[in-house]
Amino acid sequence: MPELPEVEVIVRQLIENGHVLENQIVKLTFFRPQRWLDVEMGAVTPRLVGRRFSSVSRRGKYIIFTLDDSQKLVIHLRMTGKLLWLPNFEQVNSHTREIFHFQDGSSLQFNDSRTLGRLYLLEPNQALDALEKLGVEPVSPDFSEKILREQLASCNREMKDFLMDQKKIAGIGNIYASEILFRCSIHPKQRSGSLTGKEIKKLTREIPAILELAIQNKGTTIFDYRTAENKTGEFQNMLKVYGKAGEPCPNCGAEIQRIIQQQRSSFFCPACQKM
DNA sequence: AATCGTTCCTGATAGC
DNA sequence: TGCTATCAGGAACGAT
Repeated sequence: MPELPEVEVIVRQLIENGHVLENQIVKLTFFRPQRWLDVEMGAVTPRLVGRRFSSVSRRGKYIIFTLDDSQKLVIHLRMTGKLLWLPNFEQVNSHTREIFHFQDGSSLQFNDSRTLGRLYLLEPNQALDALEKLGVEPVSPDFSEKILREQLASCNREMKDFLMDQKKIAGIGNIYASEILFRCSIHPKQRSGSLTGKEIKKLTREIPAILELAIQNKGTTIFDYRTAENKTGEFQNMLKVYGKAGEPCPNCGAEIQRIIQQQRSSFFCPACQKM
């Protein structure tokens, strides 16, 4: 499931590969667009064919392409979405949802087995509400102990729920929420308003540190995630608690527990992460 | 206003 | 073998 690090790796690869930006889009092919396309399909081709992507960036888990006429193409990969660059036009598999054919014969393919991912096409001055409401970027100079303390105090939610709220901090999902809390020795049910100053300091340090480390390791592949080069990440080999219920804690040897919070799995060490 | 529960969606897997 | 049930979770949405 692509979270901030996975989306960041994809965006960096799209920038670096030299084929996606400033390459003219000559054709689009759609598959089951009614499931995942947020705009009327008939409107997309006339607006995109002949255009070029001028830039691509990330905000939270959203991928944002700016076109040479200032339209924006926004993609959210949700659970199983992939964005793959190929040196040819060949459809990757039956889960390909859209192929952007470039003038040089290469293509960008939006692929998503479960069709939960979404694609938006915005007019030059059109805003996407969910994007506007995103909280602070955790891997940026905007992130600080002060802003984290303010966000924590703005509600009194369970910490796992707090970290997953995109309106508080953008980009953290189920995997990194568990990993962050483990490395900060905070129980996932600890209330956000009850953290000590020391715990807030630790979170301020660890949130960007873990996300950066995951970026350096090309993200976490459990099942579906692939980079833009269609390769797996490596950070799954460095996970301490996610998906490890019943295994010994790497710090103390106690058995890692799995609990359900907000209908999602949380993993933690009951000995290291006390309330 | 903030929070909570439900829904979408399909491949993998378990159980009979 | 083939069938059904369950699970995975990000975000939108309706309800509280």
